[in-house]
Amino acid sequence: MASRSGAAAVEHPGALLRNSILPALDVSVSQAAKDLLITRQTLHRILSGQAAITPDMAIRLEKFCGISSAFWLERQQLHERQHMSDEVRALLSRIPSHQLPDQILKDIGARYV
Amino acid sequence: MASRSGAAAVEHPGALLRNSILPALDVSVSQAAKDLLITRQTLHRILSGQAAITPDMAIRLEKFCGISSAFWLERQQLHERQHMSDEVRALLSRIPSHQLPDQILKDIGARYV
DNA sequence: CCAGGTGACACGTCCGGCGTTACAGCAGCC
DNA sequence: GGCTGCTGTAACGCCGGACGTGTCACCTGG
Repeated sequence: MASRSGAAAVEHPGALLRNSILPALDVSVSQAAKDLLITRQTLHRILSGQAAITPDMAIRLEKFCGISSAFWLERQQLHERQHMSDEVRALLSRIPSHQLPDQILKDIGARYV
Repeated sequence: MASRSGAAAVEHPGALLRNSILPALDVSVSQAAKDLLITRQTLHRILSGQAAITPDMAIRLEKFCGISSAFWLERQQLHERQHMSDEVRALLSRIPSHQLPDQILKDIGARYV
């Protein structure tokens, strides 16, 4: 596989919904769509990974099943970063790296890379 | 103010770039735009909060200043969630809450809300 | 047989990020 | 004074992605 380092590949967030959440709640796709106040097709796109978890959807899911919107969005972004396009990867090599003082990193509470 | 609970309001991620990162690196806006391989105007939109930190930009910023893309994206989403539209807020009250078994929550490693 | 849930596709709309171009202000420097 | 570079702001257009609507086919249970 083409993935890197240690982190295992993560399924798209929609798969989590379909395979774990909905069965656990015993809620059908159609019913979940009604609950979320979206169309069945929109939910289907999410479940199949054709559409991303938008901030809007994440908030709805938080209300729907109690899992925080932050979790859904982080999962979504993790997935997106793993599927970074080759074009972006090519760009990266042309972007210079600057060194930030440790004090600044501490101030903003950023993670090191 | 209209914000909720304990978390203090967070400035948009662009402000962090303008006020902390760029000065610390002693890099001008124009130069940073060149480094990031984007136009000065695009960077300006980000700095002024008119445009969001996209996954693409987050990855560039990670290469540029060493702050992880996850940090940038989390900041961005935090900001978006704080500025949730009233329409979405109104929708939430109409979305039913389902209770997820603790075992499922543990399995997926989700945060509780 | 028929109703409901489901997966899939096409079409159109809307919105947001981005590039391009253009203008104005302001510093510094010859 | 004129030139150059950095900056903020605005308007235009392109493009992709999310969403709704409509439609079709499949399957299963009553």
